[in-house]
Amino acid sequence: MANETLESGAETIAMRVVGALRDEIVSMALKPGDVISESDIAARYGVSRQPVREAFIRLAQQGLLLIRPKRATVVKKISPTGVRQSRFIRESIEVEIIRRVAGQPGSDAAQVLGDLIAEQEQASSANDSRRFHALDELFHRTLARLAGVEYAWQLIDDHKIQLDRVRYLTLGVSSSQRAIAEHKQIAEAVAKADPELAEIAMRAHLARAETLLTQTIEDFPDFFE
Amino acid sequence: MANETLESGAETIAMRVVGALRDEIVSMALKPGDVISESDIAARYGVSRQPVREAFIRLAQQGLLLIRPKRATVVKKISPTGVRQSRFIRESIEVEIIRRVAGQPGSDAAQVLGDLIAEQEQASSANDSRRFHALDELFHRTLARLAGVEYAWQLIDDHKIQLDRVRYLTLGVSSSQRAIAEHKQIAEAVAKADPELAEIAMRAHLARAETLLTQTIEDFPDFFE
DNA sequence: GCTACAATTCTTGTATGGAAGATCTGCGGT
DNA sequence: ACCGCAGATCTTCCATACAAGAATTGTAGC
Repeated sequence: MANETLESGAETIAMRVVGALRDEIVSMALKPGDVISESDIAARYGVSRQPVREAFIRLAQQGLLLIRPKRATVVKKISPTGVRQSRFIRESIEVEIIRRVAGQPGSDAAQVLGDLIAEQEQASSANDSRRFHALDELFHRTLARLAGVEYAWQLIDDHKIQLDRVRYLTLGVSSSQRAIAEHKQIAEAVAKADPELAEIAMRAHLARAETLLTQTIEDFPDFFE
Repeated sequence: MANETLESGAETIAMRVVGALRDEIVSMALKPGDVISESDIAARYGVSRQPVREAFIRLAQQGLLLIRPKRATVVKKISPTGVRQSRFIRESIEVEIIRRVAGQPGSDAAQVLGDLIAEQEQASSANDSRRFHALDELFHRTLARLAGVEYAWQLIDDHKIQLDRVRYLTLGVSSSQRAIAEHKQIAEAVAKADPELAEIAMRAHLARAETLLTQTIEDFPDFFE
């Protein structure tokens, strides 16, 4: 969902707890199925129950926690169909984006994308997988910006968090060379102002997430519904 | 965002307040820019501040409220670019959906859609605009179901709430005849198993929201950012 | 050994009091 | 008349106590 719904500036305790818990969940320090309680987390962070409770509400709305009233709160297991449909949503939107970007020739889009890919190659050579992943995300967000729908990327980003949990389970195994090659194909199609080709390249690029998912389900069945 | 994140069954006060406030906001009883406070709402509903506060948090994450820490909470004004990009998102997804549905011939999709359109014609004849709107929504959700991505519709639904506020401002003016005709074109393309034609019909159908938006901005400029 | 049931102990939900900060008000100075 | 500053009065935020439901445990009875 589109958020940062409260004005920036102040830094409340609740917001800190939200960020900390989200990191723990995405990094799998808190595993799917783990039971947590307001008291536990409050004690662990040295704060009162109240801000923790509010953090739970926010994270539950983001699909990371499941609050069972009067019972307990658990780290939500990953829903395979949920991830697949998130991918469907992402593909739908990104295809539309890439067609737009490739359809407006004469822009500096190809140049910008080329620079990003060069940076990714550096990160890949340096084995800096963290930076590589950040650049990968930036590549896609940049496409959204070039298409004039940056807001749409926020949506994708919110839903991508579930896939990020999956990705974290297979860290380092990702073949960055292949991702770079696919990015190059996309950028090339943009340079040629060929929407059809760009669409094909984008679909192929995003299709890899499916194999990642099925593989991970086999390796960590307990983390999935 | 995909929610109902807390198990159904119990009916807490906070949930009741969420529903009541959401209705008030969508029905424009609470107008964009209106300032509300936890105490106000708590007194108005005869409950404590705590559940109201939690309701505020939920509604803020849904983009209906803006919490300004230590200052106030206001009913969020409608963002024209936000609505436009929501429309972009919706169009991207629904185009993909309709192509899928039209691409799998031999199903009973056309039959199901035809029945829905018939019901809409009844509602239109009876001037039951409320039922008509519900059936319109059902038409699109049914398409998502037929494509096997009902979850995706939930996403659209969550974002559609902003457009619903706009729609409420122009209630009754909607030309239902035209909407029915467009639905018929879509259903016909599905019956012919022609994805290209279905896509064109769907895009034309969704494009009408744009004129609705620009018109409403002119009529109620104070409600927009 | 097994079952029924009650008490204990968890959990989240609600109420209320006060703290911290931001805005508004009014008074005094120039 | 205008500006500055201090106090009153809002707001949301946080802490704490208690309430209510659900799960667990232990125990009595068979």
